[in-house]
Amino acid sequence: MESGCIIKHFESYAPISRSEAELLASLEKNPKDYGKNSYVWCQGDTPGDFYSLKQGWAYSFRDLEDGTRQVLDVYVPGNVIGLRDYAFRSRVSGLRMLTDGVLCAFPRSRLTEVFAESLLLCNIFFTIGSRDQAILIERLVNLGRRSAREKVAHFLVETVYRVDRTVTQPNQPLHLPLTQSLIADALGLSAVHVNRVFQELKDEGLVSSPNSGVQLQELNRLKEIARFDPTYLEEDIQAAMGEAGQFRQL
Amino acid sequence: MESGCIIKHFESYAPISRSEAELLASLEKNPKDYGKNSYVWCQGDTPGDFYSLKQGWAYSFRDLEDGTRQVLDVYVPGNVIGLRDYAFRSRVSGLRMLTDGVLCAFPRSRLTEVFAESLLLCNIFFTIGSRDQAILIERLVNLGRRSAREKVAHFLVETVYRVDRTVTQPNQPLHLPLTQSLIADALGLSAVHVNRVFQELKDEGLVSSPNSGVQLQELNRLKEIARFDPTYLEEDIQAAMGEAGQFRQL
DNA sequence: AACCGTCGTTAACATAGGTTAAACCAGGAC
DNA sequence: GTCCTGGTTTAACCTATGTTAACGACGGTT
Repeated sequence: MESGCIIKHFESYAPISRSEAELLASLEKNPKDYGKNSYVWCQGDTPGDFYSLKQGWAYSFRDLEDGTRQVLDVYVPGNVIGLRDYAFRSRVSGLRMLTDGVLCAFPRSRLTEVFAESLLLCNIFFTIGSRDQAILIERLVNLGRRSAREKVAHFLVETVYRVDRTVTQPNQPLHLPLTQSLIADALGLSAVHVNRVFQELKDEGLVSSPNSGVQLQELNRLKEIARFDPTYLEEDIQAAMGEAGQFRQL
Repeated sequence: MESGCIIKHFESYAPISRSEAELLASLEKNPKDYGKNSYVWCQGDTPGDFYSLKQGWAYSFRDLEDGTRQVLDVYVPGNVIGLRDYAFRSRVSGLRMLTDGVLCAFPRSRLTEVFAESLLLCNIFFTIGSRDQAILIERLVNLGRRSAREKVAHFLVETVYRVDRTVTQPNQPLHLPLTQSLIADALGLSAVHVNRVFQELKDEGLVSSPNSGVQLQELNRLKEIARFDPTYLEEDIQAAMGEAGQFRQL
């Protein structure tokens, strides 16, 4: 039995005991394939399950009355999705696949059980919620106070950081499966203006777009443009639990 | 001993047992006065405490490199503030008083203890995090996809809802202690453009501004302009816990 | 090969909202 | 009373970004 995607993700926060690993494993019994562009759920649906994203990319969004939409967040493998709806009777945002992928569903009701059985896991879920908020806040700053060029650069750099927290080779080309119109919908811009920005960035050799998606060529330059400060992605469960997290056993 | 502000707030989610009330009471031993415009903490500070807002209004914000700032959220009495920094080694946003007020601080380290001792309180804290996210998302939609007029209307209506979840007399004038430049900083607009919008709204008799702050005259009309849908503020812990929350005892 | 849909590209034109700056007003400090 | 400060108001002007529309390139389907 290979270790599942939640477990791997959670281990990046703190060492997981065997019993806790079993508890987590019970949360991801149902890996399921989803095709590119398929909807996992829609806003307004009754939120029965949370998901962890095992493979592929997804994004959450809100459709507006006037036909436009706001992309709220992009998810990469390992992310836990849907905690946001924890306390709501209907989903506040939709979820759609950006690429083909695999999701593991687990019922919301299980979460309370998990809280009861493991203080560490409870803290990790809380940490994830805290991180999600930090990302939303940064997106808010991006939307409210930066120019289109900065917005695009910031969004791209953030996404790279989220794919791989330890960006080892900073100037190696990195591929992201994002379309320009997705980026536009995420940043509150029009697709054509995003394209204008992309032309600029291409001329400067900072990005390229092969057959599909975006290729980042000069991460460091993009960081400068975005004035990117990764603090908001550097969550750390020990900051919350103190050393307790290390010694505690179930 | 009067019952504290956290307890009152938490009781709006679920019935609280005596022992849980005592636990909560131990979290708010330190009411402290803060003057209007004083800083409670700054971004980058080490986050030692959470706060509950007992009296007065506050707001969280991020200062940008170029001197501008983004207001992230406005807090009204009863709100729990700072959970966002739960897992971070430095605060991701600053907190400043909008009016004179009283805050109760409790140390972050206590939260893990609370989780351990009461599943219900753990769930309530999780619910609060979930609600905070829903609010941020709505603000994101607001910033990304609505016109200035809609933004302002939406922000005002949301704020009214947060002051009093049961807006009983929909067309009774309601006073909010917000300045136009705060609203501008919250919505990613310039202060002068917010003023332009206010002139319009005043001409239409929807708002007025007495000596200070904003007075809402026609909440229903404002809701229409904003296409306001309060679903995102209607969190409900029983949706999360099922009926368990009602029967459980410590 | 021909077709189709999605995405990217470009250009011409329109406008919402930014910027600057100056005047104004009310309340607090002295 | 006078000064000061923070907030509001107004006007003139400017630009970043939206809109519309048309075309091209590519990958998948028949």
